[in-house]
Amino acid sequence: MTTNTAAVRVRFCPSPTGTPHVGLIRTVLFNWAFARHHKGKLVFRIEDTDAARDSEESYDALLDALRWLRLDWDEGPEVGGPDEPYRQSRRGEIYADIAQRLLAAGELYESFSTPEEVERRRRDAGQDPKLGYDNADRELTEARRAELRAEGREPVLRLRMPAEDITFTDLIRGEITFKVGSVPDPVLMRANGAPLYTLTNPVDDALMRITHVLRGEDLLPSTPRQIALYGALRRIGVTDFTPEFGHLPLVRGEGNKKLSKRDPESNLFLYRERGFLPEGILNYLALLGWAIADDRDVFTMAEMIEAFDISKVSSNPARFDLKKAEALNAEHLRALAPEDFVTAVLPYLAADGVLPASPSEEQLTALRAIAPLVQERLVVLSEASNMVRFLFVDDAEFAPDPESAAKVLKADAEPVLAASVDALGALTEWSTPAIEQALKEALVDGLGLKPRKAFAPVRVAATGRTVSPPLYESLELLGRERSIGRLTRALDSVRIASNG
RNA sequence: GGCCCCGUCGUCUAGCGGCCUAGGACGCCGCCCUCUCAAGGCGGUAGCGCGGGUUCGAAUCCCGUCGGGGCUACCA
Repeated sequence: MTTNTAAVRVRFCPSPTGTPHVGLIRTVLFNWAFARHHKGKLVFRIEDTDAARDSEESYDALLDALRWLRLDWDEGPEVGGPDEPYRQSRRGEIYADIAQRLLAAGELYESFSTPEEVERRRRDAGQDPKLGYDNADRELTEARRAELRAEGREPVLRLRMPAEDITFTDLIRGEITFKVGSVPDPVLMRANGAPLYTLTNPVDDALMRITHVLRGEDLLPSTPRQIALYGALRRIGVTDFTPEFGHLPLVRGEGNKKLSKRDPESNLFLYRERGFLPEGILNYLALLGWAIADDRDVFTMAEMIEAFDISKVSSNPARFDLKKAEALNAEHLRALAPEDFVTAVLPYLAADGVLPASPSEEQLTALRAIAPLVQERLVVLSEASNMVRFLFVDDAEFAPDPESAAKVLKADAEPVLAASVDALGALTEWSTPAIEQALKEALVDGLGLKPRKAFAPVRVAATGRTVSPPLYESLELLGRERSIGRLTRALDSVRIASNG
């Protein structure tokens, strides 16, 4: 492909409506990877021209999301740049000026038809109203326009679409042609002077010298009018080139429909709350339409930047698969250096009240000790709490999970717990190997129990759950006093239960 | 309805005329390892929508067909 990547400038231009959507994030990710791969610039622009739908909270959420994911931008909010401001709500004069110049040049024209009138005309002509505007006001004379104004009507500004097919080469899909007449003249500015997306988006892309427009496939039908506007902007000297376009495949949800904002699984922050790592969710999102190699799908962002090739992006829509996303996250979790894992898991433990937000040195030491034991057992960080809680909870408050207790702390657990207390109490050295040896001798050899059967009551008595980090290590970390104390209490309760 | 996009295992994909009796990953199912759960190892399950062409040869190219999807606002 004849893609010019000499000085790449791409942009990410969301409108701040609602919570960041995973499809939106996939779009930034690809733009970011493309910019970084080509050593170009990523411009971040906020398209908040719809006061009715945009909100400051959504704007904050967008920044929060990008910062969390460490997807950095070169120009835009908070970092500035040569084309400030980067929020369209503050660029009104720019759009007004360019609209006037386009109007003066005859690229735009005043249109007085109301939507109702357009629909009426299409019906009267026996046509489907879905066909949209009929270009009826294109050749209005000055006299006629004056008449309409005299009636108190205010015109919107429409773009005169060219009288020829519009063909472009999509970076992902190849050549695409829209036939003449298939796209009605779009409204660019409301009667009250409010600029619409149809105007602001291409104008800013032109002003910001965007070279490649990478966006969702849902915007493909708006490309012809975009290209037509570019033609007009070139004629009036606003820019001297039209960017290349690449339309990313849609991200679907359950069923075959586009993942909608209303769909809870589209909410990026849901994944953060559940304990996805930025690198985990990004790695997964990258796989929605792109592959780094035919035999590998776990990679870092640095590796993605190195390998990213827009022409290799798939044109098929992709379904969001939570299972695979989790599997990838687990891979990244395991790949974390021990200290990084501790840092990553701490906020989740704090949120669950397992540890204070600023743990004591003693608590941190314990956490560092048990962290490697749980790290490879997690899919998401939020699962850590249930695995390590036993180590941090006060003994006075410790109580085995009722369900687990009901399963294994029954009458037949009495001899097991009794033998365990004796064996562990006799230990002179409190270490994992010593604990293992003592318990095996007492329970497997001594009581003739199957290992599986033998250790379950000890596990529940000490850690509170049937699923826990490795037992001997857990006991070592818990310490002699607390371990034997918990086993003794479990033993007592089993005796009470069986005697009562 | 109109315009446009898409069609390889359940899912994401590799494949860009012979390397394909179609490769990988997730999932699922076995087995091994094993103190639970994971991880790990081994094995298995499952796919080129259909019909025509082009060609010595088609998952790969062309046409048609069927199916799915997106858009169709004075939202973005």
